Amino acid sequence: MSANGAGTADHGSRGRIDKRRAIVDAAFTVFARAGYEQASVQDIADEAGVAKPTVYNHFPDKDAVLTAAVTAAARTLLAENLAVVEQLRETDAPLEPALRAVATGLQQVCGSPRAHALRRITYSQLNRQPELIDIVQARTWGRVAQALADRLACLSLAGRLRPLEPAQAAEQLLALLSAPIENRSRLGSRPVPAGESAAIVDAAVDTFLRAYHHVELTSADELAAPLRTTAAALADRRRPEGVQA
Amino acid sequence: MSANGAGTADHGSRGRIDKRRAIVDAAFTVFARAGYEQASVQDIADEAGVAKPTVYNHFPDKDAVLTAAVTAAARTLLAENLAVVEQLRETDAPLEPALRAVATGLQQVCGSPRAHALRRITYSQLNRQPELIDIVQARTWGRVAQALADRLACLSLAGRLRPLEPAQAAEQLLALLSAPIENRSRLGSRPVPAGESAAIVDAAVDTFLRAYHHVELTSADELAAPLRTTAAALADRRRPEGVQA
DNA sequence: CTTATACTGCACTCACGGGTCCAGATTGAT
DNA sequence: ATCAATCTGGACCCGTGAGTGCAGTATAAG
Repeated sequence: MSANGAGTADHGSRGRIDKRRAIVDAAFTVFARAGYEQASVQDIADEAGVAKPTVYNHFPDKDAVLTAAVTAAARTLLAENLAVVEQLRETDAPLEPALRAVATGLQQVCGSPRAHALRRITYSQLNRQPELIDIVQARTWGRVAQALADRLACLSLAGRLRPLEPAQAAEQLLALLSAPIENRSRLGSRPVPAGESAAIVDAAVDTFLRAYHHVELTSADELAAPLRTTAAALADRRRPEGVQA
Repeated sequence: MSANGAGTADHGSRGRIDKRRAIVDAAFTVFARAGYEQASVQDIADEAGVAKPTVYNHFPDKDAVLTAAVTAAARTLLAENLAVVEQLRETDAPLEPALRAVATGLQQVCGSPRAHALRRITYSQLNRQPELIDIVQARTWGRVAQALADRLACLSLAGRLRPLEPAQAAEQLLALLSAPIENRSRLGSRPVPAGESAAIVDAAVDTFLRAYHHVELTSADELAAPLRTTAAALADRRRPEGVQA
């Protein structure tokens, strides 16, 4: 496994590892800049400081280069996002500032050029390489939403958020953060002023807390069922959180 | 204006109008199916039941065909969306059902194959034709958000929603509706079960109303009911299933 | 130092598709 | 019926880029 993200069992061990890494990095840069079809393999080779046949010594074809580049980028993005979400582990901190910090971090990652490029590439390759979607989704939205859902479930159990469906709440918070940014930035083609970004974060956190902040009026027995649901879902997902061997 | 959406002042009046319309429709179909680069002009001509030179008699080049196709699709989508939002004009109807109806309609339009195709094409052409983004944004999100903001502002003034920033609230409602659908459908590459769609709508309306309803909700009943329905609908959500390397 | 493996630069083949030209058939208008 | 504009089918030119082959060179291991 190691760094061989693409389905290139044949070419996985071939060649020098530093060249391979250079090619993958360069490929994402070039694909992000020009799109898959407009980016020629020669462009990628130039960007990587490598000869074209070297590219074909590491990958069977252009598609495999794309898969490797996208997979690597998705992995990086996932790590960044998970690191941000983990900040919610400190359940002692005041809720609203903590949530705001996490929201700011998530929004910075989701609004980063790399994330936008990944989205764009994934969209444009929907028809050509449907498997890319699953790679990206699994490592980006799906996984992040899961991690966030876990944190929210804990906060709910701790009585700091009202009883909720963790996955749904996480999905909504992410939606409130990412969709407005996506549209303000013209799908990632122009930067969003820092002030606007902050306003979106504030609005998202505000709306989220209004909808999910713990309410004292509710009687305990009415909350029992959803609480049990929450607990079950939490227990269900607690295990795969760790890194695989 | 009129039917000449593209910047083809020269070719705008050339040729027979029915052929032109057939070409535009076919172009969107083919572009949606195969993507811009993979779709050949011959494919478009075949789909339209027309000879290739006829295409070039109506449009100067392939780019212009794309622009016309995208513009037409965006216009159609805008009309559908606006019609849905206008349902909120009846300020006498009970708020929550009305909002739910509008949300359902918006989500159907935003989740339609045509809308997904439009998003995909726009994303993939970000670098080649940046002007497409503005065309699509102006006729889709921007305009719909504006119309929705108008309605929400009226509802707020009428005391049926709390005081709010209209544009922001509209943006958030759209986010709650569209982002989850986009992700559940794998960016539009697979249909979303009707039950899930309905659950997303319910959750979005619920969250929106919790955040923006002007005063008293909520007996514990109202809190718990939507939770149970969505929990049932989400019961089959994808399992974590170990992450592959 | 030797050797195997990988990288380089270049030239090459080949398929594909954008865009054009032309001769002949069709069509709408007068 | 006649004419002009348009459509049709097919052939055609040409640029581009994926992928390969080869001869020579750098490089890590023994």
